Amino acid sequence: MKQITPENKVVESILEIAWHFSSRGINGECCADLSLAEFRALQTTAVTPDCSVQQIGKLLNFTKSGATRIVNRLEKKELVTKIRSAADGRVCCVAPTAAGLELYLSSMQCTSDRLEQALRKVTLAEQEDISKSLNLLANALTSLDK
Amino acid sequence: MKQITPENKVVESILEIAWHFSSRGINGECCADLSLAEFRALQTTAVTPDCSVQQIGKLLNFTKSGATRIVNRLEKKELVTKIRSAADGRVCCVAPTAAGLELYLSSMQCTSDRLEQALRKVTLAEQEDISKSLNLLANALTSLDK
DNA sequence: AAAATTAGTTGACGACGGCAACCTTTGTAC
DNA sequence: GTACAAAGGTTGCCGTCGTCAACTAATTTT
Repeated sequence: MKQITPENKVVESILEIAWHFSSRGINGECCADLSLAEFRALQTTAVTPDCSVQQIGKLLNFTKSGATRIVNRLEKKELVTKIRSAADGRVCCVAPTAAGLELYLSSMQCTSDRLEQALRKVTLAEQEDISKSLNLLANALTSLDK
Repeated sequence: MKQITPENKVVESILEIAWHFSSRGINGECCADLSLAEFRALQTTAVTPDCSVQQIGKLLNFTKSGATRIVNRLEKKELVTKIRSAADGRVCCVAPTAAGLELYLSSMQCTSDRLEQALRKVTLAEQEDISKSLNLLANALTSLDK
């Protein structure tokens, strides 16, 4: 039987963090009534120019039908618009509406506040460390799946 | 309209990391056919002595019916056992089976390997930093909801 | 011009949890 | 001791979510 290694401790921490910022830890509190997936899709449209439906699916690891459905939900809530590309009639360009952008930014702020509250007990230097480390790890993970 | 602040950058990183270790980033690759929720429930039974059904719900932020259902799924897969407490006939004690414990540990190992692979490009000192920081943050978040 | 490819949609389906009503066991009051 | 409240757990019903496979439409290849 395997033992719990120090590396596993890191994994435990990550899972804990992931859980706190998953739908189960966040939902309703900040993101209006968006699921984490919807929020990330909204975020993707906000930071990706000429964002297609499948682009979202690819970045968030959804099938194309899943991507369609998530975009449709956001569209119904009037947080994004979906319009046929003039350049290629097959493609739909998804972009956030003003309300969508607003919601995205305010949700980020709200989550940021929650984070700040959690970090109230650690020193500024440690906060710096955490900030740097998280950045590093996020980048490492992103570059992992090319 | 709000601007993206440095703090929001941290939040972005966390969301990115959370996503990578959520069901969508992990599923099937390591955790057999367990969802992240199921995996965390299994983990909870593994580290909590005399773990009741509602204990799982409380720790993972489920309702009691949700907790029942997740435990039932794990039980059907023969990863946990659920037996009436002798001390209190209302309570069910949930404990991992040998197979459950095995799966839990091997999944941790697999996730750990994925993490290690991601961190291959950063220095050892940075790895140390990341490890410490994640620990700190995880603890801060856990103590947040008392 | 026909065939193949690509983007997106839709119907059927299964997994997932919440809500409310319910049963059972335990604790409390009289 | 019997009645009532409280607590742990389960179940029926339901809505959400995302996949699969089959489909349409637009574009590219041959």
